[in-house]
Amino acid sequence: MATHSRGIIDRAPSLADTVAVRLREEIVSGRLRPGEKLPTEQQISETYGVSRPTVREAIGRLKHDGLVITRQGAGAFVADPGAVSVFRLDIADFSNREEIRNIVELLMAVEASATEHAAVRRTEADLKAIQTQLDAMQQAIIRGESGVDEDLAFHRAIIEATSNPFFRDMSDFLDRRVRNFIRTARTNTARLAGLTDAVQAEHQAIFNAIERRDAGGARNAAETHLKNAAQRLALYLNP
Amino acid sequence: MATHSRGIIDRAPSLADTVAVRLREEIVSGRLRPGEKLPTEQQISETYGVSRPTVREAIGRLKHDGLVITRQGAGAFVADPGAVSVFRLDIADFSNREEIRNIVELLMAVEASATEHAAVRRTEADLKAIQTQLDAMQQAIIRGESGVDEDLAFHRAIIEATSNPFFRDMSDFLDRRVRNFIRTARTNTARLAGLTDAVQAEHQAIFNAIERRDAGGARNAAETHLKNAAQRLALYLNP
DNA sequence: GATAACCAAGTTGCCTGACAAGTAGGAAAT
DNA sequence: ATTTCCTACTTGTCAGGCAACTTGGTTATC
Repeated sequence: MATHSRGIIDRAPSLADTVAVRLREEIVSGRLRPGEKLPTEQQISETYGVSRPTVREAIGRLKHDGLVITRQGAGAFVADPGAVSVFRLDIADFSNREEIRNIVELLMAVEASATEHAAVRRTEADLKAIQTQLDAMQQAIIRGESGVDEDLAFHRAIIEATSNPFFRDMSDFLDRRVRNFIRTARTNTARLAGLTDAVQAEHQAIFNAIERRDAGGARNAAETHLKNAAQRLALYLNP
Repeated sequence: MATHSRGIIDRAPSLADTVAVRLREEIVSGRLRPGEKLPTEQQISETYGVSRPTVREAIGRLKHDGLVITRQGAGAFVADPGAVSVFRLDIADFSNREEIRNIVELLMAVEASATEHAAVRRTEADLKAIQTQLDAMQQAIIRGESGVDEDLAFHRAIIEATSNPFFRDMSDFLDRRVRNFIRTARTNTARLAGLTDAVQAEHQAIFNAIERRDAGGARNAAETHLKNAAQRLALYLNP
């Protein structure tokens, strides 16, 4: 977790990045206590041998993440951990098997709960939107396509029905990330053939539970669907 | 969600902040497509009437959030959404009732799943650590204290047993945030008296399920505990 | 004419130096 | 002793400039 990768492409970290990382360490490690004043930009620039604008950029990052607060004329101070209002989910290397497993676990937790809430709170319009995507998926299967996009749209429609923006944004992010990985990881889509019917059956089960406002049923259906999806994902990784 | 607050204290946003927000809007709204090149720093500085360092700071934020990638000599480009590797959870105003409800929902989803996984994966050392915190909580009750810190430590010990850093970091953040809110929201701790025994019974139930490696039982126990906690939280909000 | 080497314009990364705006603590005046 | 004011310090912002790198066209070579 301490590793700070730049995503897919391993670009050389900028000076501001390295300074930001080291300052961040000072804070999370506790060497700089909450409320304590950071060294002045002048001092930091001297200790790290970089210019003040670079230091400003680094501190700007920490400020953006809510770790420090700056007051013009006074200085920069370590924020109270309880008051930090932003959380960063940093998926560094997607090649790491364990990291994928951890992410999928998180995705399952969020998506299963979201489905459960959707079953309770869905409006008629929500239900109709979900059914539309379900039908689109069916059409894609008939056309012999993989239906990855329709699959994603189906889940999005469900998530939308939770009317909880946190669930929406988060599973949006995780979904996109995982599916993007699948798309690039699998070399032949042929392996998917024959599985689509099973996927669709699981989708239907989820839909039915949401339709009859069965919270527990929706959660169970979503969980089995996700568990199966995780197994299918494992297939791509273990040929 | 579009609103971009600076946390608790409403400080005047810096120029870099406002530029960053507007550029972010250009991207998420889709006016700037993935892969597309952003205007040069020079052009941006002219359109917004700010200096180039300020623009650099703004772009640095977007880069930090994984929304754009810059290539020296080439320019700044909108990142592929599927490749964005960082997710920001931005809890703007904690005074908003609906926002709290949404956050608590997310916390419940994560923590219940984490407890379930902990039951399966816990080591003997994990179990011992959890029990230690359970005992500490008991001692706090005997001493007549609220035991908020011990409560937090108990949950942390469980989360630690999941050995999933994403669960750990996330519930760490949410826990701290919610509990911090409780701490500041309640005016009299007396209202808590008499409830601690009930809380401790729920804790015991969670512990027992984890001890016998009962995944479903652990989830159920955690869910009822969280549901009750949410109700107790509602008490603070609706006197 | 096709290919390769090269060059020049453009862009980001980083620096120095400077001034404005705001803060905090002590000095001076009451 | 209290209040006012001032000065040093710190962050916010700007201007200008050079180095490193990319890109596309131009030129030289075969």
